Amino acid sequence: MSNKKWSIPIQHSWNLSPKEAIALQHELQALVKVEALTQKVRYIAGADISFNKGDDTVYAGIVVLELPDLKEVARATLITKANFPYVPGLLSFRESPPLLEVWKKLPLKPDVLMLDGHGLAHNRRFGLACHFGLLTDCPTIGCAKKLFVGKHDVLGDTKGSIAYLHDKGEEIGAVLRTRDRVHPVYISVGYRVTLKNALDLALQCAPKYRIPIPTRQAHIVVNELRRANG
DNA sequence: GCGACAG
DNA sequence: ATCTTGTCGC
Repeated sequence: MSNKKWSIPIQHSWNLSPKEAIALQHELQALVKVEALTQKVRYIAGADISFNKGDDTVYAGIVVLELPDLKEVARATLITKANFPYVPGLLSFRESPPLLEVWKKLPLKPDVLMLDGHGLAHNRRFGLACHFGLLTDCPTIGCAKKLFVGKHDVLGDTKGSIAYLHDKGEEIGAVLRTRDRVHPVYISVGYRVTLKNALDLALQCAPKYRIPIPTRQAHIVVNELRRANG
């Protein structure tokens, strides 16, 4: 096979000051690829992290589900320490290191990974989903519970309603209603997917709950891990 | 200058 | 993110 159309996962130092992290985001942003998925998605994963109150202990987990049933087929978890504080706009520098370790332990790599946070719907167009996609070279989707940046028109109140997110003249993502009259979720491209791919998959993964199953299941798993330990 | 600010 | 019980609504 010549002409590989994929790239080598990005690697860089994590021992950075907030200022250096921002400079790195600008550098890596240029490497984010937005392209349509070519294969039908069979395995979709969700990643999440949980913390203790006055502690930097991190409980991380990734679960892999098989479409269209959304049944769990693999999982990996890890308990470690956070080495970067939570700074709005720099979430990936806090969450990526633990998630990368879990990713390595995951026995089955998914076709797409959904992250609990934004992708391009970020002030520097480089949210957690973009960063983690570059780090793993896995297609990723940003699925956040709250708006970070951007504006959108009024959203219809029925399931499936979509309103696009715009910021400084750019379309950066969308607001998606996953349940009738329930607060929506914020979907954006992370890496190697289109916004349409992301929205279609998010809806496919939300047959019943507001939070798409991949992210929801990952959240449940890490919380159980924290309860059993912490 | 002031307020806002993913998880 | 975390700290937390009951409660309103489909």
